[in-house]
Amino acid sequence: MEQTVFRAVLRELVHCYQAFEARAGAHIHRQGLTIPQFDILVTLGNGGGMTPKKLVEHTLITKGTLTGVIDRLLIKGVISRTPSPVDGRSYVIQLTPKGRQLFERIFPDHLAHMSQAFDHLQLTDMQKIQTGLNTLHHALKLENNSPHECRKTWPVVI
Amino acid sequence: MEQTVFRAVLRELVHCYQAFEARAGAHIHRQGLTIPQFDILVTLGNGGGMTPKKLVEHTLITKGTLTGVIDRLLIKGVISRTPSPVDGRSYVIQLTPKGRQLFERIFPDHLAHMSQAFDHLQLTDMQKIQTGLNTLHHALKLENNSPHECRKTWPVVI
DNA sequence: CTAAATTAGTTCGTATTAGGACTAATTGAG
DNA sequence: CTCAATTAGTCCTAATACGAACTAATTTAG
Repeated sequence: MEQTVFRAVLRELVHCYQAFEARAGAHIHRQGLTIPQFDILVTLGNGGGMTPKKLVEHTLITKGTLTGVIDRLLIKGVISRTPSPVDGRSYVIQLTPKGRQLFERIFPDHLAHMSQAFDHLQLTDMQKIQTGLNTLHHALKLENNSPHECRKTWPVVI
Repeated sequence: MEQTVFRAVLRELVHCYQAFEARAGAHIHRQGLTIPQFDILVTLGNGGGMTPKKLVEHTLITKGTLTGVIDRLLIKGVISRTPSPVDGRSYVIQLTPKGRQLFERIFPDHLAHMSQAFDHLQLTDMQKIQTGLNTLHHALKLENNSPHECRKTWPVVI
């Protein structure tokens, strides 16, 4: 395979991702949240209360990091953490009323902010892009030989 | 614009990027380097000696972070840092012989490792993907209204 | 030329990241 | 039931990440 082509593809991929992060991050930071904090807020807002384990499965955050993110969201008063009634090792993380209010205020805003980027794109173009990304994703995906555990699901940031 | 479509595109984008990072990172970590350290090594290997300012322009690393990355590469003995002959505020960062040897050993390996992912893709598919990514990149790119300064160039990681 | 503005790098504070060690609770095998 | 293996969360370390404050050197305005 020609090196030039696949390197160009990967560079474009990185470019795209950075543009996405910059755009999403700009809006999220304006709300006084970090991206991981927003990720948790949105996951809880759309999915209801859940354990840290579920949060790890549904977001981009590893369990070691999650503890700290949860701590800071607790301080902000937007989530609560209560012992699980069914598992003595675990907890249930939920939005507080303040957290739900925050979620309901900023999530629609966030979608609107992000959708602006696509205003002048045709639907068919986007479907082509999606197909291409899917192909690329499967090509890049590490097979079972990976020593690390893989991300299970997609981030709810968007 | 339909929310479903653009959200699906963005999710795929994130997926792709993570798969890329996992694949590249797996190889890089096996060489005992972190991704930013590898980024610097490759930038210097392909571009010759340069100032920290140039390194920031050519990589994904911000200047505050760069100091630490350079420190750790100095400890590893793969780069040198000498005062700039033309600007008393600045330095020239260069690969040491050991660093160049490391670069020449792992960079071709890295390209080979990454190119495996594309082995079963057609050239035309990749060109379509590249075009799609370029469109997406331009759509997502923040305009001049961004308060933060934007990334100037692409990472040399690949 | 001299004061002001700019620039290059460093340092600092807060947050995140991965991974691994650790604790406590739960589950499974016999 | 009882001990071993698993599992859920926490804590720890090293390395980033970003932005802001800071120092020193350079450039620019007047």
